[in-house]
Amino acid sequence: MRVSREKFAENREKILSVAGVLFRENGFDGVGVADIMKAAGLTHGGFYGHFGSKDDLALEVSRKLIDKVETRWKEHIAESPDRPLAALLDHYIHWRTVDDPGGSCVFATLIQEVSRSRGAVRAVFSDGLSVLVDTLADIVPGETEEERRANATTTLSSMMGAVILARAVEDRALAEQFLVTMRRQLDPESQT
Amino acid sequence: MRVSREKFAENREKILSVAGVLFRENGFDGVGVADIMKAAGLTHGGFYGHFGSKDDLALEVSRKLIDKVETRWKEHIAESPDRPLAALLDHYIHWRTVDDPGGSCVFATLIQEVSRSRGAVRAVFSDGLSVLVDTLADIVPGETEEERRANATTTLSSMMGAVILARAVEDRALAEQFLVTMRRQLDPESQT
DNA sequence: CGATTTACATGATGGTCATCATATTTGTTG
DNA sequence: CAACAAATATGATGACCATCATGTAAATCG
Repeated sequence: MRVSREKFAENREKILSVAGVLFRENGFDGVGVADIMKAAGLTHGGFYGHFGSKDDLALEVSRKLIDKVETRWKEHIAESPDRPLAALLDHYIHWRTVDDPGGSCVFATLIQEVSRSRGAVRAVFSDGLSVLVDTLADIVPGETEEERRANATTTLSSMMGAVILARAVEDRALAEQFLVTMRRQLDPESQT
Repeated sequence: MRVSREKFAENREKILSVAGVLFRENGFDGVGVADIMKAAGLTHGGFYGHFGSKDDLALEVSRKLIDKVETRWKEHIAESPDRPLAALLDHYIHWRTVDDPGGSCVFATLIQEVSRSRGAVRAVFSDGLSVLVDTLADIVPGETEEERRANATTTLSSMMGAVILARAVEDRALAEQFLVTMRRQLDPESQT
């Protein structure tokens, strides 16, 4: 049952892609190698031709998803030079983020599980957050650099906190309060 | 190997107590019944004399820990009638919370895992958050009731977000930034 | 004090999981 | 086109887990 070089590379990407969705939806511990391979249209045994272990996959997926967040944030910022923070907030604090964990920010889905761990995945997440703080520091208000960095950390906590809590709440109206009030608070002037 | 009624009740409490710590430290899925019983000084088989299933235990632990958070918050508020929000923030946004997940707020440790689930535990968490919003609405600033409720939701997201992110970050200085800047932002006037 | 209940210990059961060995099939290369 | 390499399928292995059946010893009650 051999497959072309091209197809092999495709399969690898497919595994990374479905793993990204399933991990975000169910947690690293909530998905098995067999689940991932099945979702990728393959059988579990072939997995080890692509990755050394589930941990290796988790690390690679983490890197990819964190990179995706960083890239997307920078795109939103670049696309709205006049109101970069507003553009970012409009994108992040959104029902889409809440309702589709599998397609959303890795931090908003996996950060607690990762915080409990030690090792490479945790380090990658930690560095990723640091990058997001740096990114925010360029677009949040503040007179001094120090003030902007302070603002960046609180903004990041608040954005993610709001999404995480909105997901936890079953009452749809309350969940919306978490989103809407936070969106307004973080950049009142440029509400869309 | 029978044990007195009194000891039986003690054992039950011990199981609930160690499960509360272990669940918060490792997640519900990260701890086995055997681990819990061992930490309680018992063997795994006896577990089912106390609880119907691991899920039943998780539900009871959740209720207990959420009740504990609510109670503690109200205590802190009652003990500082002149600056209730400041007292609460000083208690919550603290290195202790970050460094000792097993003894800290359930929401700051387990909310993402619970959000992925359906069922009784999730409902209990959801209701618990709602109660915390109500509690905060009585002590946050705001002219109108509506404004205070809005403030309560953002304050809650921000408090928990800051602790969750501080835990994820390996750089101690950055973690402190998350705590300190959020503490300052949420109640600037009454910084201790 | 004897009979009975009961809380716990021990060990079994069935299921799930990550990992790996082998077989099969099919690209790839000379 | 033939020989080989390689990607995947199948199935095995050992570890772990929740749950449960049984045995045992001690507490409770008549």
